[in-house]
Amino acid sequence: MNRGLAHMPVTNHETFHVPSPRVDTAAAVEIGLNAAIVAVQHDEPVVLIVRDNPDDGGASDGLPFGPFSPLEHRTLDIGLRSWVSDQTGLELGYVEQLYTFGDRGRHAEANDTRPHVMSIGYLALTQASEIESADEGHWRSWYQFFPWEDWRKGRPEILETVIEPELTKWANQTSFHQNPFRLTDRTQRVRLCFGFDGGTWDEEKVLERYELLYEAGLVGEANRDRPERASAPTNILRRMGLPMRYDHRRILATAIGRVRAKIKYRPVVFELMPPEFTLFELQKTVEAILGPHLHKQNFRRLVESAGLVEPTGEMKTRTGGRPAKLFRFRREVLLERPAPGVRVKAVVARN
Amino acid sequence: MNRGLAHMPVTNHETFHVPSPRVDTAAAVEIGLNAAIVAVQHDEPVVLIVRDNPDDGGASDGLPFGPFSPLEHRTLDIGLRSWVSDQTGLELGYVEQLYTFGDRGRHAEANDTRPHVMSIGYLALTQASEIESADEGHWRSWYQFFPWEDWRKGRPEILETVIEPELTKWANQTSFHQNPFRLTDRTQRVRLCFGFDGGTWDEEKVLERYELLYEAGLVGEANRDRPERASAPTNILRRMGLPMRYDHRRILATAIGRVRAKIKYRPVVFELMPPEFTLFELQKTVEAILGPHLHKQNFRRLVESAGLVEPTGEMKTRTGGRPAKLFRFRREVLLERPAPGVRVKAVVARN
DNA sequence: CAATTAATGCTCCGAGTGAGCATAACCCAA
DNA sequence: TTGGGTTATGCTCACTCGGAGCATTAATTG
Repeated sequence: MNRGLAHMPVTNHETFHVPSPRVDTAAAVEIGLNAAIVAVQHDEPVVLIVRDNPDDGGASDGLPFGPFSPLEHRTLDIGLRSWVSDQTGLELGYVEQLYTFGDRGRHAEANDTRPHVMSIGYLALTQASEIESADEGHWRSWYQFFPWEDWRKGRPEILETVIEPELTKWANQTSFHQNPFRLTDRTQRVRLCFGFDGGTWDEEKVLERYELLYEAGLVGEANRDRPERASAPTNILRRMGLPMRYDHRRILATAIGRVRAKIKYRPVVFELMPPEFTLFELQKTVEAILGPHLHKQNFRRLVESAGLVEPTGEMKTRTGGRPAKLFRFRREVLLERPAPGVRVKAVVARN
Repeated sequence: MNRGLAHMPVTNHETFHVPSPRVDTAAAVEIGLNAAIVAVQHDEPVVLIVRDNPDDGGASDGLPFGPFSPLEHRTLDIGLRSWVSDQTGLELGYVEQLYTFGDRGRHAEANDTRPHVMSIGYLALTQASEIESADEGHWRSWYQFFPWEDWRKGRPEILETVIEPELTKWANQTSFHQNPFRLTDRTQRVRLCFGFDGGTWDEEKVLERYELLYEAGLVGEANRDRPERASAPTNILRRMGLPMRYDHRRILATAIGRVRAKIKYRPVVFELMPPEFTLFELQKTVEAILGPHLHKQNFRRLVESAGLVEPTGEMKTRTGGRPAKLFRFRREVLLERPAPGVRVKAVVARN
């Protein structure tokens, strides 16, 4: 499922070719593959964006996507790599399937002639150095789409100024509660997702937060998809990150959540790093992904004692201070530990 | 994505209905949904099996599966629940998407008239008490399909007697190695998956192990799908668990791995438990899922101090010894902790 | 040369966890 | 009725890991 460097070739994911069951009553649908292609450049997590023909009510940014044709490509993976290479010139390394969304066709009527499309979201990680080779598309910080997820400079103020009041308003629109918490269903969900009043912020719940905001009409896509319902006024929507075409922002949210989770138990950070790096560069990359800032000395101890890296023997001088030892990813760790990763805690950082 | 009791309604996963992009060059395929419906009865993890018309070379066991028709059902989830209810009478609670496999159609030739089928695997958890209501199908221990995964009575002997020698033989069929470990690629993968000679057994790598065995021709399905390649002799295949139709055993492997991982950071065990239970019953259920046996006193301390359960005040007398306090799942934990689960260690248990 | 900025080494402390010991309270069979 | 078997439950102790901070080293810059 991936060819990245940080993952051992545990399996080739060799193709299974088994007899097909008969699925008689299913209507045929088409398969679209969407890729969230992620890199970190200048300590900023970026994602590859395409923005041709803005046919979708204002949102011109989208993830690269392409069709999957089972006749042409044996597996979904291969199909993905193929059109990504064609479209962008990028040869993907690490690739991971995220989720299959089938709810594109809700508005389908009996007389709807458009084919039904099912979208399979993928996550791909690339090194910043390969970034130049992207022919089409350009890179954008993923926090432009999710400003409330950027905790690197402390708690994002948009949470106070916009999200908390708006969601509170939304939650209070319902009054029934049938749960053991004596809170409305909506209030609970808001608290769980955003950790208001005493709850904890779980940086992995990116998708849950986005879907909640969508449901509350606080992101542009909600307005686009359901103009009949009340959405937040435009001046608020404008502050809630850039919208994307189709359901691409949802897929990107899934991708961010997945990377944030995975970085803790698989050495996927190294997919984003050059072959040699200082420990501080590594830390910056982890922070770009996760958000909060980490304790420097403890981070060193963590990655070194976990055996994730080994010194190359070289030094890097232009650090701005004392020269730093260069390190490289230590592949052997995959043979030693069942789940090697940067096991950093979910930092509360409520400043 | 689920309606189970242990998960907070973080989001309704309200339907997104966005405009469909044009996917012109894709061939239409049909969507099949497969469900691994899991319960624990009498301390045994069981999965719902259907076994009508054994049209598939010997393997008569299969997972329940049904088509997805976007015209009928808004989301994949809803479609799944619908036909599961029709087929088996079960109303699913907790449901989770696993993976989408697209490599059904490799043997497709230009003149192949069968439609291409893509299979989306799902995991569902049910309580043992609801088991009677399954009209069709019957329940089978999942370890019948994966005997090497059952570590509850110590290291399964099939690892010594069959798997290790056969995989060693298979690994030695190649000699090239171009990696920093001085081992062949195959040798590394075998060691990583099965933890031979000093490696650790990671109970979550269920899928990786199955796929490796498939590739090595050590499971019946390999023989079925690729009769042209050499597989292990029948007397060995017979000991390697029951084969299943299509790629259902692969989906079940994915499901087992997912439950084993998820149980540690989400309170999904309680989906498998009755409303009230003793701590030992809870422990037995966790062990049924994970394999190795846990330290009883520490397990108590773990679940109690994590706030996962609360005493009901009742006692259960027929325990075989001293009466035990009854507990129930403490839902409030979801509001308190970001990732509540039975955080048991991967026990090495190499006896 | 002094100030600034990083890199790196080391310590201290407290929470969490693995492993046992010990006791309590039921059932059953002799 | 009593003792053995079995399970429940309380508690201790040692050890590890992770969070936080102090101190020192070594480059750059003005």
